[in-house]
Amino acid sequence: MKKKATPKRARTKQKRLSPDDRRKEFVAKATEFFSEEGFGGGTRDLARRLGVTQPLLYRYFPSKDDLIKEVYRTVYLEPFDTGWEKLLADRSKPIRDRLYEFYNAYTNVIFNRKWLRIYLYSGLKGLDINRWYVGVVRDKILTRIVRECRHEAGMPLQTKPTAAELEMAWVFHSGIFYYGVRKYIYESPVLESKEQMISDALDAFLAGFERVFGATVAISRAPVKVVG
Amino acid sequence: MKKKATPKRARTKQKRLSPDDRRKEFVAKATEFFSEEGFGGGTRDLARRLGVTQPLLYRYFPSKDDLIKEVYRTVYLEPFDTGWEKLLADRSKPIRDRLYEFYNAYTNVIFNRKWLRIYLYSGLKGLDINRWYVGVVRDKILTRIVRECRHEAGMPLQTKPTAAELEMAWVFHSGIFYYGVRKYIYESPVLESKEQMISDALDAFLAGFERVFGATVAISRAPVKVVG
DNA sequence: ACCGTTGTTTATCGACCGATCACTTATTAA
DNA sequence: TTAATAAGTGATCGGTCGATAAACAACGGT
Repeated sequence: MKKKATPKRARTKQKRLSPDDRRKEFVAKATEFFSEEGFGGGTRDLARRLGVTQPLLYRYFPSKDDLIKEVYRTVYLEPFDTGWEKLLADRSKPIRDRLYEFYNAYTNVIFNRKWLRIYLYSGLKGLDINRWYVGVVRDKILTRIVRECRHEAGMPLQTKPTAAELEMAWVFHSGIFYYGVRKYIYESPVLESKEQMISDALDAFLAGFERVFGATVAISRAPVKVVG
Repeated sequence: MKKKATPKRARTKQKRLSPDDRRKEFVAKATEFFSEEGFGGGTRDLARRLGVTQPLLYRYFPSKDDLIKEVYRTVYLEPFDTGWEKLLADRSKPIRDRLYEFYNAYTNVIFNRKWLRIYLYSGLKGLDINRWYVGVVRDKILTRIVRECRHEAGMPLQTKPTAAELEMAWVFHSGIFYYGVRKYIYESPVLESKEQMISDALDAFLAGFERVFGATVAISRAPVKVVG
């Protein structure tokens, strides 16, 4: 008892995409699908959402696993902006402004159902790509943040942050990160203003870093800037 | 081609447990199993780990889902210690000592592969029990912490914390929580001393709370608007 | 020693999954 | 127009899943 209401006519209306574009379209929709259903979601359901039949998937991807791998690749690699590193290192701006700007931009990218769910799924699976990403966050973001904090506090420059310093940056970073998880995964009520959350977390981090590691040096606090 | 090496002899050795104990044993092992495999893990694999055959599970549990529900129940309810609330409210001790003691005790309970994985899985599934738990953390722990911080800072007592105060407590709490995730789920290197991590996070939180919400700085605080 | 009760296994069912193949339809080039 | 090629579908396979039924084994009361 299948519905057959002029399927051919309907399909011929839409232009045929180039193989590469079609493939990308599949990956994009698959990302959305798996982020909601988990990677246990079936290929038939996925195909139905794509408006095609299930075997067609296997013309574009050798296996479901290969499709999933490509989903990971796009989710993890696509949004990462190398300009962020430069932003964090730009000492012409106050450190607080840099961190505030960075975390607003960063969370604008990762705070959505799709990204967070894919991230958490891959983390639970213990996939290499997740470990790689954690390493990137540590090396490209947190290490840089600690370095800037040390500089700000007039502490001697060290190429590598101490484990305790890095840990403090992790706790700070994770606190912000989990705001997104609470909002988009747990769908729990959160403070409406993400900007204020970041601002307050930043105040606590800078004050804490100074208190724990900086001893005597004071960090003059910049006013909260509400941007974009 | 099944292996049949004297299975009966091996089994008769062990004493038969009472039905209730056997059931509990199953739940305990199932918890371990699902925490590693995810809830997509098969009942046959689970049974193999229990050293029994798969249909036997259905004598103790009506369905796989019922078994899973009981796994959730034990994981979520078992470890929660109501004494923690009293500890947090005990104003004969300095607030920092209370928080330090609480978070050491709390993380001793939840920082293990089993608990964290079950928690994250249930969170991704959007299960009610997860939302319930998040609500408990908010109402029993964070609300109390904020109240104590307000008291400590000599601020007027309010029955309910503001959204911004609660959010700051959440960010602090989540930062500590994610230390466990990084260590036991991502298996990423972390600061060896959990105590130091808690201590430093605590310093940052208390300093930040005072700076952001304390009377003297509240005046100079930039107007971040909390909109609906 | 017997029997009923309970615990456990073997065998199997229907549903669903990922994947493959033969076939049909649409597009492009000559 | 037609032949070649690519895109897409229907049917189906082997495997695994959760769950059930019936047979079997172990224990306890009498």
